Amino acid sequence: MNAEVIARLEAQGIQPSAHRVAVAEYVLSTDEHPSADEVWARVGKRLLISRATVYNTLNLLAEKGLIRALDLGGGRVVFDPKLDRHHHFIDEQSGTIHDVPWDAVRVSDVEALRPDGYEVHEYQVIMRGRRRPRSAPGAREARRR
Amino acid sequence: MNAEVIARLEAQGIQPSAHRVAVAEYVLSTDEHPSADEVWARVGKRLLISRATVYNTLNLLAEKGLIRALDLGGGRVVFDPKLDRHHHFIDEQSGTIHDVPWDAVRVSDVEALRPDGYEVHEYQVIMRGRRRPRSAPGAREARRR
DNA sequence: ATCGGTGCAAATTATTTGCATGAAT
DNA sequence: ATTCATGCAAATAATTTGCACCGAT
Repeated sequence: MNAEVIARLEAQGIQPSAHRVAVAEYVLSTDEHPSADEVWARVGKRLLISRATVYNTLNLLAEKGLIRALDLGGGRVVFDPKLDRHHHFIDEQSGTIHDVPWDAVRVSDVEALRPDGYEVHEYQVIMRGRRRPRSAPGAREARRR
Repeated sequence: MNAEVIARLEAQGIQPSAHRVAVAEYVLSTDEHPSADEVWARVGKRLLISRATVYNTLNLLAEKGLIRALDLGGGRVVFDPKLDRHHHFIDEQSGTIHDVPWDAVRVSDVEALRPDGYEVHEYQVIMRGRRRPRSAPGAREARRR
């Protein structure tokens, strides 16, 4: 139910209006890494809501630390309710973004490789790839390489 | 000289017009990771050139593999003449992008951490941070580690 | 005459902002 | 009344596209 969502909004001093709750309910529970426009399309099915309100609400949630705004390229910002550190894998064909557990990767001594005079605030591995060509029964495909 | 630049363009079947050579001369030799608009500002100082031509030329160079188009976030695409694999460090205040040598980082078994059914085409570590707060004049600090 | 390259303006897409309305206090 | 949230339209910003022009074959 949205009782918990409302509680989380209020905990950050955000007034839980119907629109905000609708946006938060979706974006706090998805693992689809939706863009603002995708959130609008989704939430707009059940509620009259303008893009501006969606953008404003998402930015507000991100400001308050309830979600993270990610710019992984592709010319759009996506939103992620997972607050713990993790890496990302991007399907180059569909644009789908998958989470990759933080401890699946070991990056050697980040401090040693940063440019001199700088301190690292955050880092992540971004992987791009495609769905592995699966040989479907009967379907024959032109394999590349 | 631009003789070498012209040769490289021709090697890819690109007609070395004055405009294209001007753009290529700059973008092939910089390590500033300029955006299209920055290239336009720079090249436009010596030559009358439209944004469209700059965009078209950069896209052409990227298509032909002479440069790489990077979308590291920040809502703009930047161009990089370094074709070998490397990582990036982004200064969060200035937006400046630094290259980080590929072998400075060791990422453990990328194949093992990719989502199932996918193959990794490329990956890199993206770091964000800021210039290290410089201690007040006179104060010494321990560097290195 | 033809063709590729260019400038310019218009179109697109993602996002932000200004403003007037409207609900809740 | 005052405040805060919202819808809508206009404003930005980055980038692409359509088209007419122009110089070299």
